[in-house]
Amino acid sequence: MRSADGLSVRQEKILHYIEEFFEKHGYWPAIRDIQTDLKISSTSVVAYNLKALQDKGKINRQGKVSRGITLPRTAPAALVSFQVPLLGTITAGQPLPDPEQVDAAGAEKVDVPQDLASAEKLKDVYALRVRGQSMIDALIDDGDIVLLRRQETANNGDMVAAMLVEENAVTLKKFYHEGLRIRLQPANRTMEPIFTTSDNVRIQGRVVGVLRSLF
Amino acid sequence: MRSADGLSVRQEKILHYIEEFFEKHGYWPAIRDIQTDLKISSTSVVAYNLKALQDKGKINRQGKVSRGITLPRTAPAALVSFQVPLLGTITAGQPLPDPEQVDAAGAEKVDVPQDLASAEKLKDVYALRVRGQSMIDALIDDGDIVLLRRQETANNGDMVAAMLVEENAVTLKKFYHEGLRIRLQPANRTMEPIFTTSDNVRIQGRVVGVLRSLF
DNA sequence: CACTTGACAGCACATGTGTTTGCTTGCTAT
DNA sequence: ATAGCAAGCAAACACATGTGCTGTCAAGTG
Repeated sequence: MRSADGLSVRQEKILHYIEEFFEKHGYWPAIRDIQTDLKISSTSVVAYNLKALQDKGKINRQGKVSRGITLPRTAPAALVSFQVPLLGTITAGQPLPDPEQVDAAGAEKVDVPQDLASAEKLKDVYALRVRGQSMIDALIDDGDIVLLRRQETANNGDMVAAMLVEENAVTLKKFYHEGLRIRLQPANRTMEPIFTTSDNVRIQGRVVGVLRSLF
Repeated sequence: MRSADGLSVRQEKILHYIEEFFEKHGYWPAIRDIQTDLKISSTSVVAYNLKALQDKGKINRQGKVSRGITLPRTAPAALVSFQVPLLGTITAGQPLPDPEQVDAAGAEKVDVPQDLASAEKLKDVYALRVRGQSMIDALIDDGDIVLLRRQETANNGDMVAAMLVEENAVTLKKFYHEGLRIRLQPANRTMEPIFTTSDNVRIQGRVVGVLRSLF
């Protein structure tokens, strides 16, 4: 009996075992680990099936190296999830907390999926919890967590956290520099943009991601 | 010379080397790898310093096991990000792909932050990429990734992926059972709910999270 | 000065571990 | 039948790799 991707039952078991072994121990299994735990009679059978798995691209192997079996998708990129500091809350009526001021070491942390950002890009990234529905026109709801990258300038089209000096309010909008004025465009296209002058806008960061948990 | 956390220069180098080695190869270095690349004269020196690192809690070791050095934070720890299968795309006009049908092993995976879900809850969770802006009234934009938990019933107030049989369309709405009829309420309160009968609605899953990357 | 201690060197040894070689077994096509 | 082949088995082999001595050397200590 074979599964959809052409693996024998035994190969599926081995593949699953390798995965589980690494989860549990933090390092890869030796051929004899597989043999013993899967009650396979001989190491050569394991070797035989490992070769098959390798040919099918399910695993990577480092010849001659002990415990050199690795799984493609977990291999080079460490499985560790990234964390960024959760520095506080963002509300329409208040300026953002200054990232510099907050004791980053003591701050709460938020996991960030790798898909959302590479480690390199995570420098200077911090998170804020959204309070209230003032950002609803940016498709951001009460309780969402926004990921911001600290920067004071922005390119056209960037979604930014912008402080309107006169109004003393923070808002999340798409940023467009149009000659002398600045257009702040809601992400929701059915809503109207804000026009203002550039000295009335202070960019506090660029929005790089949004996380929403509905549990 | 010692650094702040009481490590000798050589120990720092070794620690850094272990980390780098794993990043690069996907498995842990052997003592002789460390010895050779760091140009240390003897394996015993490496062993000596590894023991020191272990005493200081900087590394974990599995005695007698080849390449059994692990770093605490990558090892068995729960910092590992969870992954759920990304089964396809959700569009207003089409029914969802059947989670059962899709070969889960071959599917693309998406990292899910721990904050969004515990491992226990991740059973039967899958992800879909949103195409188009038909879900905009649920505060979900084109390109977002929604996390769904497979289930066919829902409680009042749950955000669900509901299929409207007659219209042959899928939509993300809040679910309310009101006597004989069902109310599907957009998350955005400025928008109008849909009323329909219960036999016109087939729940395909509950929305448990949303990820949006603006990179 | 004798003595201790941390750090390093060199080397031998035991065993952990991947590989190879022959030898069955069961199945399929000729 | 018979050949061919995937899959499994057992044992032996050979190198990879962690460990355990035995020393050396410099810095401290009384």
